[in-house]
Amino acid sequence: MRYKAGLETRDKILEATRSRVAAAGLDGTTIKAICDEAGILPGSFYNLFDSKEEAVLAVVRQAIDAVDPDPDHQGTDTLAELVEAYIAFITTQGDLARVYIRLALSGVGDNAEFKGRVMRHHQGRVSRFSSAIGREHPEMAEAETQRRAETLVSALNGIALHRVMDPDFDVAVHARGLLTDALTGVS
Amino acid sequence: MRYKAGLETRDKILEATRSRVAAAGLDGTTIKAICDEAGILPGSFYNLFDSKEEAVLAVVRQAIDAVDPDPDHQGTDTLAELVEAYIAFITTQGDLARVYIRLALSGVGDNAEFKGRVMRHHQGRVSRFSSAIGREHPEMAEAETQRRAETLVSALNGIALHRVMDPDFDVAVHARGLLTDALTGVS
DNA sequence: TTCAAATTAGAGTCAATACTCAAATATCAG
DNA sequence: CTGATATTTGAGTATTGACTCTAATTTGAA
Repeated sequence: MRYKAGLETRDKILEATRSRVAAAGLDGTTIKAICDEAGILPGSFYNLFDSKEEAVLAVVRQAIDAVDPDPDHQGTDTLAELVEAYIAFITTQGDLARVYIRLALSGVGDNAEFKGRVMRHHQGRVSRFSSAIGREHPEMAEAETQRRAETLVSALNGIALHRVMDPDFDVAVHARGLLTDALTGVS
Repeated sequence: MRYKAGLETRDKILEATRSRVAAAGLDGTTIKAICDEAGILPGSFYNLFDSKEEAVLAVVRQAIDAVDPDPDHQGTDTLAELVEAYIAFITTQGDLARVYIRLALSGVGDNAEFKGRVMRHHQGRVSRFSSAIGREHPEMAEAETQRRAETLVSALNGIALHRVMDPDFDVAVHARGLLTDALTGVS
């Protein structure tokens, strides 16, 4: 293979970018930090990427893809499966989970760049959850499944956000609790 | 009053800082942006604050204080009241709500500066919620009220996070739903 | 082994950043 | 009105950021 070295360097860069974005955020990540962690120099970076943005975007795509596994099961998955998949993502994909949460927040302010992407992704997730609820509860109106899906997806993100700050936080227990308990107390 | 002008300038700076932090984040906020929005020059800024960090911290404190109103009601508030207070905060305090959510994420990475502060604040909120649940459900074990409070506070933050990105998101409906529905579908 | 293409090195550019400081101006007590 | 003090000005410093470019080095096909 002709371009092997270049591709290996590219992988090292992406790995370093993922780690830095997880730790410092989409904007807080610097070329120097990426290069230091990847063990290369800026010149090499710019042989393989046109800009910092390009590397960051690649990592953002990785994170988004990792959240929604098996898009082929789209029309058949159960709500419990979707929740378990999210639990697994958050607990086993440390850096990518951090990137994902960083991303969710990048849509907050001026950052129009990512905002559309984040919103589209969120819509997709909500409708997947909504379909699963509808399949399990055919008597429920669509507006109602939609509403519950929106609440659930947002709540799960809140749980992920907290876990990312506190590694001892038990994502599984809290996420599953959302499915079975109303939080006021009556089970 | 002798130092009136200075105090007014200080207020303008804090207002501008709040707006910028809400839009660009704790780190993304620049002195220039603050000064432009406040209609002053950097020299004036440094007459009233020792550093950018100091102004940002002042705003962060405002946000934290605004989330937990009436600390005197501490031992008597109901869960519904706490949730309604949070709904009101998110829906009526636009910029401060954005600052609050920004803050929640600043504890994620290297940023040890804010991490402790965020965690302490979160602990306080959870125990306030937990007490309210315990008061309304004396039969419930403390570990259980604690667990539910943790889930609820995290879930509410997730809802706030989404609302901050999408102004049409109906915080009230979704937050109240957490209290009454298990999200799997059975009401 | 050779040589052209692929890859890396590392110094250098330009803009933006946080922060400083001496001089100019506004304010107000006496 | 006057002078001391509070306040603002705006140009300046040192640092760090993303990104560029040319020369050196490595690689692999012939």
